[in-house]
Amino acid sequence: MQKPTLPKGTRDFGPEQMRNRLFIFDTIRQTFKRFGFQPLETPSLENLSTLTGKYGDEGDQLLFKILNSGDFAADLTETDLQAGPKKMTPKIAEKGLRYDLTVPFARYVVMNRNTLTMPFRRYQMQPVWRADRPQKGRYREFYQCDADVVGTDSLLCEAEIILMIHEVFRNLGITNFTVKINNRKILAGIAEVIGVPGEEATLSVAIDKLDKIGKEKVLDELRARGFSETALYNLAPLFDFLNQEADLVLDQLQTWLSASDVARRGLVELTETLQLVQQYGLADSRVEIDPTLARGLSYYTGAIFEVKANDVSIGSVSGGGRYDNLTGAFGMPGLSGVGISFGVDRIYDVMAELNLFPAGAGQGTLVLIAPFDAEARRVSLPLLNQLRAAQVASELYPDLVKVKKMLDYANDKNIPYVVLIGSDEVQTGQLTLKNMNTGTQQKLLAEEIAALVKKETMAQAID
RNA sequence: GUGAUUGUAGCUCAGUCGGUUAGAGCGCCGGAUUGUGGUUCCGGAGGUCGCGGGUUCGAGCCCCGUCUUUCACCCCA
Repeated sequence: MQKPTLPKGTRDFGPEQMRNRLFIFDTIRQTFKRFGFQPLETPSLENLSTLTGKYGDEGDQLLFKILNSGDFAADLTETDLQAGPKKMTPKIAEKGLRYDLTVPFARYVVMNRNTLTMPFRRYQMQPVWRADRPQKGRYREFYQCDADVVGTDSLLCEAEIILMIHEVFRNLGITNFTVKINNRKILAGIAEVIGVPGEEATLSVAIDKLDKIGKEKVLDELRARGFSETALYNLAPLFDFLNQEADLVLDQLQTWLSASDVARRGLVELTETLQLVQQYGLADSRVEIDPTLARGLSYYTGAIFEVKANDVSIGSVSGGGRYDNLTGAFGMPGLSGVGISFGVDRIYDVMAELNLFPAGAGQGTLVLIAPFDAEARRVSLPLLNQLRAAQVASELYPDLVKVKKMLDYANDKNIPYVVLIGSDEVQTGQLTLKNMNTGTQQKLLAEEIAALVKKETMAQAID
């Protein structure tokens, strides 16, 4: 008999963890609903053809593939074996686990294009899988919470994303965060202006690492990727924008990139988005324009977002952007969408590190009924019914054991109230309600217990 | 995929130079206490030293392989 283990990069979530995770899920869902998004779920499995080619070569490698059922190798020939994994994989694996929620969403939109009311707003909270090596804040199975709008170019959607981010993190109790925003068109413009038009993807991967490896290493990398010294010289203004006021950054970008049409369009979008946010009336905005923000996913075409929690060294906790042609890959061009994704697992890590989980999050059982003998149990069952009918989470200790054992159980489970029922209580009908925090006890009729417990816990919640 | 790192009781960790029967704290179970928890005291159970091979008279300790943990790179939530 071997000891059971978990696959690399996966985790169990016990009751305590789940309480906190559900707090995060509930908070995000609340905001999504308040902003008018509708729920959607898609299968964990997708056809591999749906997934491949959407995330770049790196992404394809990180896809979990599912071996075909039955004799998957039956049709393989010697030449297939020698052709290498890239050619062979499609022949033995037709399905894979979803890598994110955006591509399945695009697939769904295309398949249901005739019935969806556009613009379509959906939210989706499900696990995704990536076959990379686990490390801090990185798992092979993790949850994303996405909200996307497709079927409109309106920058109001970008503005709403910024608003949702603020609402979610504040409701979670994470107050020190930064919403970084940039626009792919600005990056394209930079590439134009420094003399490497069309190379913004290469440029992006390098400058995205700026805060991690520093200016010199970024320039080294670009050099290694074939950028000329002139181009690097022209790039110099980029490094002067850090941590400046939004208006100032916009002004400077306008001057620097005035020669580029596409950059001008990006700047107009960015300016308008921020105006909308302001008109809505967002208090104490945490938005920061970061012209070095790039983000890897190749399908972004307009705005890009990233959220960082500031007192912790965990990667971004949320990210998103606009994609103009995601559904094009599925034969439906010209549909624009924009979305945001919250990483629950990283948010959990941040909140755990900063001790931000509210103590009362997901209180379990409120009342434990502890009968001393079989007779007492007969009194217990109707009481249990009454408590539950009054919405008081309660349980009855199932075995007849020592009182000590039942009280220990209540302690371990943090149950704040225990109803003790012995022969005295059965005779008089006056049951003993024990408050486990204070240790005090009082005699009450069964009918009075639910009301009192509710009253006391309400008062506590207000404190 | 590349480079490091970790693994001993349920948990956190000791374990000397390779040498007798592998230890501690916490937790768990029982008792002191047959109607009252968190404290205290007493007792007890619990080990394939990740797994497989090798070196040796002898391996938790050395060597090889493998899995796992953590971290960095690539990339990303």
